[in-house]
Amino acid sequence: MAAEKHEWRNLFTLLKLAEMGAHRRTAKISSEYLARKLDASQQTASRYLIELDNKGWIKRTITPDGCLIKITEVGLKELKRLYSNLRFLMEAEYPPSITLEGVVFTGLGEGAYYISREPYRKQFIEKLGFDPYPGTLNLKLTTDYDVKTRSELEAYPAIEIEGFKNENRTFGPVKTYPAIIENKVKGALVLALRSHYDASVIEVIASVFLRKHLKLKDGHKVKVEVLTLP
Amino acid sequence: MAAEKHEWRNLFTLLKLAEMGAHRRTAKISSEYLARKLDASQQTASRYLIELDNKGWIKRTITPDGCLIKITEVGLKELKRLYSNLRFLMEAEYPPSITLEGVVFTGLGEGAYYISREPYRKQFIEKLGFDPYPGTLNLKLTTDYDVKTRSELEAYPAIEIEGFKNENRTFGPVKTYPAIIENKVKGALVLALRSHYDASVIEVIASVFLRKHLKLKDGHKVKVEVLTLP
DNA sequence: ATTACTACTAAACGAGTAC
DNA sequence: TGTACTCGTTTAGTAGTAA
Repeated sequence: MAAEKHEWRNLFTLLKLAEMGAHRRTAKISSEYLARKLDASQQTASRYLIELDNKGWIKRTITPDGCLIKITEVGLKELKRLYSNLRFLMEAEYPPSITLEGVVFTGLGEGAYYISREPYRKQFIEKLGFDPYPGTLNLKLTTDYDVKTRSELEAYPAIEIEGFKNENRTFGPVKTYPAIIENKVKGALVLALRSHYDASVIEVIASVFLRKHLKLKDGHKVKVEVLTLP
Repeated sequence: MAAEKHEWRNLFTLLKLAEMGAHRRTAKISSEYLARKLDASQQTASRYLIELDNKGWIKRTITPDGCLIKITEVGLKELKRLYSNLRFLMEAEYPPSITLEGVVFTGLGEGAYYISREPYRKQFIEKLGFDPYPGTLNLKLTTDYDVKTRSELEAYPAIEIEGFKNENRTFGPVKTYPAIIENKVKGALVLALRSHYDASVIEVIASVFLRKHLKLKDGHKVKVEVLTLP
């Protein structure tokens, strides 16, 4: 994420300069004055200004009694990025994603049956954007943290798959969340597909056969990054 | 402004933690994981976490496979402060204040006459909040920068003092801006009180006799921080 | 007044490693 | 796996000062 080391020090300096109006107009700011604002020495402030100038974040004109400083478009963009980052964080109701970790185990094989029911499958394709491999990867959550996280997740807005009934029985509604498995495969977390398992179990689907694709065996730890919806 | 040195490094770390959702919920974040996000070593990330913990910005629970981290109310407040700072900067149309510098000179002494006209005086008290000393401090702007800044200022919203007429003549409207003179005295900048002087001259008023109060003599440099209106 | 160089000091970093 | 200590190395910070 951070393009360069200590970019944030530059960002912070830029923020201070903006507080002096340098994002809107050319402001006369001496390195000594900036130094006081930064709680650093004049020399350090001077170095920072040189750094910012070299990065192209500010435009400097040195005069006998101070620098005329204006934050460039590039610099302003950096500040705006920080701003929208913060705005997103402070105003979003939920974190952008939460991560669950569980251990692979073999279920009763019913996953395939449910996943491949046509009314479900059609909705998976429509609402999740992929045609699910007929089968689920069962993960047993091993820590209190993961179980707690899973239960918090239930309060988050989900992609709702509607239930249906055929001549024989009723299939309940299902809550799904887009997810990334092992930082590699796009798929989805499926909650309450069946009630066989308790709150310490999650089921994951994807367009591929996850066990094979990720070379998973029973007992392997798997990380699932669940994406919450805006 | 900065309460402590390098507080911004802590702030930045806090921001990264928030990006992992730690501002809304307890998140499991290993120092190694944080280190990657910060582009630093695991040891450094660990140190940062200890610092944040000591500051009371986060609550940490160390478990065998990672830290459970939640940003505290105190930490969240810091992030919010940064956020509102930025919001103010990015969304305000004008910088909060701009600084002019000029050299004291003696005018024709008409300032006193204008300032003490009762309809003006009444409005100064009402709109600026002080009873002006009958006289103005004349400042000659010496650099191009200051002249340019002064002219930019004219576009900013001002406190408008209405003109009036008496039996003899007409007194024009006047634009004033609250100002702080030499970082010490609250007063106001007065533009276009008369047309005698060109754009390189400003006039300053205050409730006190500025020349005496600040021990000013002709030729002294004076700094005027002009406060722009929200 | 300024800026910013050089030379030095202080602090932060991270490799190795204990737990 | 984790965290976090020590300690040698690197980097940042500042005093003095020239321009």
